[in-house]
Amino acid sequence: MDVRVRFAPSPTGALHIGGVRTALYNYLLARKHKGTMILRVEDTDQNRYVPGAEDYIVNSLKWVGIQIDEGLEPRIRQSERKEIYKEYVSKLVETGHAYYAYDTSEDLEEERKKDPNFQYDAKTRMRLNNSLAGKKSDGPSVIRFKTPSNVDVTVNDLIRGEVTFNTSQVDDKVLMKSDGMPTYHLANVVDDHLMRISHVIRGEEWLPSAPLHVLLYKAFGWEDTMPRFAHLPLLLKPDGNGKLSKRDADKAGFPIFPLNWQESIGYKEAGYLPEAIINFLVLLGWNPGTEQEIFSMDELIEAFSLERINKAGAKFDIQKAQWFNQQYIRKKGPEMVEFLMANRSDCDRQKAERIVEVLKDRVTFQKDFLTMGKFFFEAPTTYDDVLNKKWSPAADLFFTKLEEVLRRNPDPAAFKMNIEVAASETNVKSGSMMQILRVAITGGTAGPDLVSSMEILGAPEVADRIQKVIEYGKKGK
RNA sequence: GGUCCGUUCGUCUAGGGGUUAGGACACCAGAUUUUCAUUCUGGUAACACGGGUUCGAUUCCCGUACGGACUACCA
Repeated sequence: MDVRVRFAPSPTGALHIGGVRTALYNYLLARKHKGTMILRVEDTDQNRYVPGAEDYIVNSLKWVGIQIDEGLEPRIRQSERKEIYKEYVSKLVETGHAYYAYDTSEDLEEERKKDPNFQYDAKTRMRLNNSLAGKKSDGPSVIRFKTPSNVDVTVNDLIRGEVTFNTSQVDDKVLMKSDGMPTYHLANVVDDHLMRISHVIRGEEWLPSAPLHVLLYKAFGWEDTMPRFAHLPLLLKPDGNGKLSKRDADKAGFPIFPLNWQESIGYKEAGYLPEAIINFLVLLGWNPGTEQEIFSMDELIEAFSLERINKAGAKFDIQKAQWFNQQYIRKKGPEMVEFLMANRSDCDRQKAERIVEVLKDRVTFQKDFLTMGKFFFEAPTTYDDVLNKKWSPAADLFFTKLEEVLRRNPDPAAFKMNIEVAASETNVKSGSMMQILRVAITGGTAGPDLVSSMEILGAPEVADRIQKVIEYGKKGK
């Protein structure tokens, strides 16, 4: 059997990270079996449509490396397939599996107010339609599915096994809205059938409506070609409870995914590498059964299987995501050199390479090269307070000597020796001066190896910075 | 409320009728590093609870608790 899967987002906003994982699992299954990955835009809700969201989603998928085989060119949009759904739903009406209903949203609201457990079932079907019979010819109508009463429907889920629902819990869902657009249920089933989808891999939030979908396949007579279902465990909020949603974008420290979506910051802007996101995400709900943690996309395709997806929801742990990012930054030295050069016009390749070399084991995000490495380009303008605390006549003596030595012998390989020379000539312990030296060079107390940093800076620049600190020390004291 | 799904260290997870319950992130300690980070070594830390079944249950079954999803002319 050909594996044909689809990722079917609705363009109602940014693609969130859970959506990326769903797309990823679909993609991995498709590639693993040399199948087809289809993108289908489910834009049947006119009210929630957000211009630009569709391109955003497409770009996001591209950025993380999820390739689409069908549905990109030309784009498949459900809003452009209205006639198809109309045709199919009328078949359902003809065969008695669906019917026109004339009650308005307000009517239903009334009913729900009267009965909090209101359900649109066989009984309401009779009652409401009888009382509304007069409106039939002209008023707006929807088409509802005629749910068979009191039947057990079993959904065979690849992840959860057999899940059985009784139709007494399933109401007569709307299939076609009064604006002529299909609902998810109709469009989804019709499209999955028409596109010969083999596996429906989607979030667990769809499990409760899966029996409806099974019933729909039966009503259409498509039972034999019904796709296999796999309902994915949900991604949960990192802090407490609840599923991850697009609204979490607003919460500081937990941005949505990735490219700039209007005002919110995404993972890309936050400095995450696509490889790290994929690697982190794939392990949230799936594992290879080995202790391997770092995977390239090709390795994932090789290792992936639906059977090893687990059932329980996973909380998003930003610290682990950062760890993955760190791992990939280290692997991507050459790219980091390019990044640095692209962001600092005053940086040549040789310098960039050396900076990346000393910095790459200590950064988490690309942008850390810029912040941690700033002192390689700009002399500090302010100093950490330890400079004031530790400055002393001895320091004055030592640094004056060190500056002199450096001016005399600017050999970049001689820093270590020069420091010792200055120390012994002024009779101070070099160790006690190192922290002040660091502050003088970098402005702060933490950073990459000092000697390496000075080598990159060069003796003249280091001497200049020392001179500046001597003056500063004199003024400060 | 109802229906459905779930529950192994703080987090992601492996495992599975008899194990010292394994790994990773995080955390703590030591070593290395004239700083911080890295690296290395070590450590703390888990089978939700109650009943069965069984010689034996964390593993199988049933309940309970807790968590989650759904319950729209949204997807």
